[in-house]
Amino acid sequence: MPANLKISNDKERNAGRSRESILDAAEELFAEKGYDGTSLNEVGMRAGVSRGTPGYFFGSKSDLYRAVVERCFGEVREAVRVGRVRALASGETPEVILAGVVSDYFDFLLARRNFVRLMEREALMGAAMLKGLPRTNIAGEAVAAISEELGLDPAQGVEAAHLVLSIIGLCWFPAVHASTVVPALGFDPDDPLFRERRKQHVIELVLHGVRDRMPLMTRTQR
Amino acid sequence: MPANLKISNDKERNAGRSRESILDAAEELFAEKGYDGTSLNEVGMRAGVSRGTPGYFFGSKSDLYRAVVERCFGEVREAVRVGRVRALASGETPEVILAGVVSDYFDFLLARRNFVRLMEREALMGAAMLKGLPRTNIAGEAVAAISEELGLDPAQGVEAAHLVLSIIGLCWFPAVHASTVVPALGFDPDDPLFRERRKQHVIELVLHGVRDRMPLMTRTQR
DNA sequence: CATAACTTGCTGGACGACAAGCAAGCACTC
DNA sequence: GAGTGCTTGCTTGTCGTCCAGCAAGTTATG
Repeated sequence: MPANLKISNDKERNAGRSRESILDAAEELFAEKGYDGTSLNEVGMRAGVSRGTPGYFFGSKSDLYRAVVERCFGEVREAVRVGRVRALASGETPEVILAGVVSDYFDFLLARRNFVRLMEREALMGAAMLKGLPRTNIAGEAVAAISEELGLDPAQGVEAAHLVLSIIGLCWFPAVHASTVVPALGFDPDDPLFRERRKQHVIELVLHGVRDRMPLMTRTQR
Repeated sequence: MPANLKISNDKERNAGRSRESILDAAEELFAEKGYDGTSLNEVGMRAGVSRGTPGYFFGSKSDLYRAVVERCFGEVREAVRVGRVRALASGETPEVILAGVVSDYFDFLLARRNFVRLMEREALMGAAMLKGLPRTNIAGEAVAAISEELGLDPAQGVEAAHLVLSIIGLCWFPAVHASTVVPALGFDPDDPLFRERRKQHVIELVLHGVRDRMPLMTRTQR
C-alpha cells in the first residue's frame, strides 16, 4: 500500500466528512422532530462533533436547515429525472409505463422517508423554505411527460395535471399516515403484502380513471 | 328585558368562556405553528388572558394540547357520523351516494383546516397523542358503510378499506399541499373552479375504479 | 341586612432548563 | 507560524412551571 495514500481514519480532522455527517444528522432530526424540535446540540451529538460545529460550518440553524432541504430535494429531483428518462426510453405501452411510474413512485416514497417528512413539514409551514429555492418545477415536467405519453392533446394539459396530482396524493398518503389512518383501517403499513396490494390498488384506480380520457390507448385488458 | 338576566360582559370573570377562548386560541396556534412553535404566552395573548392562565386551567402545555386534540377530533367524529346517516338515509343509488360522500368529505377538509393540520402534525409525531385517546374507529365504520352500500360481500372488506384509503388520500392531499404541489402543478388552490374540477376528478376516479368490483352496480352512465 | 370566612378566576414575578449565537482558544497540518 | 478544523465558555433570550397574591363572588354567621 502506498504510504502517501491516506486512509481516512475516523478521528482525523476532515471538513468534508464533518459537513456530510452534520447534514445527515440534521436531515434525520429535522425530518423526525421538526425544525423547532431539533437543537444544534442534538445535531452535533448525532453527527459525532461538538455542539458548536454545526454553527461553525453552516452559520446559523436556519442556514443549516436550508442546506438540508436543498440537498435532499436535489437528490430527489435527480432521482425523478432518471426515472423519467428510463420510463420514456422503455418503449412500453402507455399503460405499462404509467403502471411502472406509479409503482416506482410508490416505492420511492417509502424508501425516502426523510424527504416525505421534510416535504410534509414544509407544506405545513406554507412552503416557506421551498419558495426560496431556485425554481425547478419537476412537477411541470412530470405533467408534460404524462401528457405526451398518454397522447393527450395540449388542450387537455389540465387533465394530465389533475392525474399527476391524484397519483402523487395516492402514493403519498399511506407513506405519511402510516401511524394514523392506515392502522385505523386495519392495515399494517409495514406488511409487504399490504404494500403490494395497495400499490396494485392505486395502479388500477389510475388506469381505470385514465382509460376513458385516452384517445390512443388500446383497451386490451379485461 | 328581565333585570336578573346577566348579559355576559367581556370583562367579567367567566371560567367557561376563558377555557373556550384558550382552547380556540391554542387550537389555532397548534395547528398553525405546531406544538413546539407555540408558547403558552402566545396562547394567553390570543385568548385575551394572561400568560399564566392557560396553565391555571389546563395544568401543563401537553395537557392543553391533549384537550385541544380531543375537542377537535370529537367535533369531527360527530360531523362524520351525521354525514354518514344522512348518506345512508338518502335512498339514492350507490353511485350517487359514493359521489356525495366524496364531495362532502372534500369540502369538509377544506373547511376544517385546523383539523387537517393537527392530524397531519399528529401523523408526523407518530400519532403520539391519538394513541392515548379512547378508541373510536370511525375509519372502521366508514369501511363498513361503504362496503355495505356497494354490496360487497364481507370477504371483500379489504377492498372497501383500500377504497376508503384512496378516497381519504385523494381528498386529503390537495388540502395539505395547497402551498407546495398544487401550485407547482399550475393550480391555484383557492380558485373555486380548480376545487370544483378537482372534486369532479376525484369522483370520476373513484367511480371508475369501483365500477369493476361492484357486482350490483348498474352501469347506466356513459 | 351586615360582615366575616372562604372560594374561584386570574395575574405576574421568580426560577431553572435549555436554546442559539458569538468569540476566544486549542490542536493539528502545511 | 499561518491557517483550518473544531471545542468550550459565555451571553442573552425564551420557555414552561410553580406560586404568592389579589379581587370578585359566594356562603355562613351574627
